[in-house]
Amino acid sequence: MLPENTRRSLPMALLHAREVVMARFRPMLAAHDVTEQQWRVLRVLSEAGPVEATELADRASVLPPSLTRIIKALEGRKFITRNKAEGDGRRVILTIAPAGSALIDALSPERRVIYDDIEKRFGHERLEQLLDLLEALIDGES
Amino acid sequence: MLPENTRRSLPMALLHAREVVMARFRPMLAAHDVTEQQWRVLRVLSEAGPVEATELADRASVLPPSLTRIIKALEGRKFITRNKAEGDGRRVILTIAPAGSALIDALSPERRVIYDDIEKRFGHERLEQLLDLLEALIDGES
DNA sequence: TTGTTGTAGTTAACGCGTTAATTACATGTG
DNA sequence: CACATGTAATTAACGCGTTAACTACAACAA
Repeated sequence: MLPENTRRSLPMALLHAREVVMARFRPMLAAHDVTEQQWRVLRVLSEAGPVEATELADRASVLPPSLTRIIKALEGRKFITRNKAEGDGRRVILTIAPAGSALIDALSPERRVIYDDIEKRFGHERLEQLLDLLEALIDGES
Repeated sequence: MLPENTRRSLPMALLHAREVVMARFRPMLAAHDVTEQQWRVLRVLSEAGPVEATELADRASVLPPSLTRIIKALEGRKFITRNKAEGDGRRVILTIAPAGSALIDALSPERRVIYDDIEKRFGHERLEQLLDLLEALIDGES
């Protein structure tokens, strides 16, 4: 069955929802001169430790060509370091650098405030439910 | 409370979910040489009738500068028509043209198949629940 | 060893996202 | 009317999304 209107279209609803949520975080990122995508990459590196480019792109939901550009920008600001994998000259290993960790730490309090506010307005229960459904959708379709 | 990992991050989950869903629709759109955004604009015009640019941008979740570019492309292919509003020379009224409606009709069967498949895999109940939560999130945050 | 196939990353081209600045027109105030 | 303020749309600049093509290296077979 087709969605009878654009509000009940799953792709549009997901897009719109992401938009209103990101509107809360964007000023914070802009104030520190990092783009959303750079921020996602940093967070994955912070959480996952040294990792290959392909896995990083996958986990940060960034396409390989974008990751190439993002790596250049982050490396230029010494937020990450880039090394070839020993034993395989094709692979690239990315590692978060002290400046990168420092940025993540610096933004944590502000992130917490924003996240708490969203959770308070939307409700803890519903947020968990939404995250569960999204996770299921992702796992089922990918 | 901060999300303990990127999978439970609401922005990332919304992004990733949209990604896996759109992966289903993208080949269809590419086969007809329309971008996702052009498609959203066409659908809103088809559903809402003649409408001002600002409202169109809002309903299609497209920013004004993007809409300007999209209008040029769609007008060039005679999918839509563009007219100044009488009584206010600033406003622009967009209307879907026969070729635009024809494209929407042509894609309907394929859309239905894809949408049905997603709904079958994910479950009708859960899909409705997810749409409700997304709608609530959008209304609550915007 | 040499040639083939496969894989990881990069580059290229084009359209969109985002913010800021600008243009064109409308509205309100003196 | 003249001027300031406000609003709709466009333009500009820069980074990302997307696909396709390309480079570099690895693995494998003859």
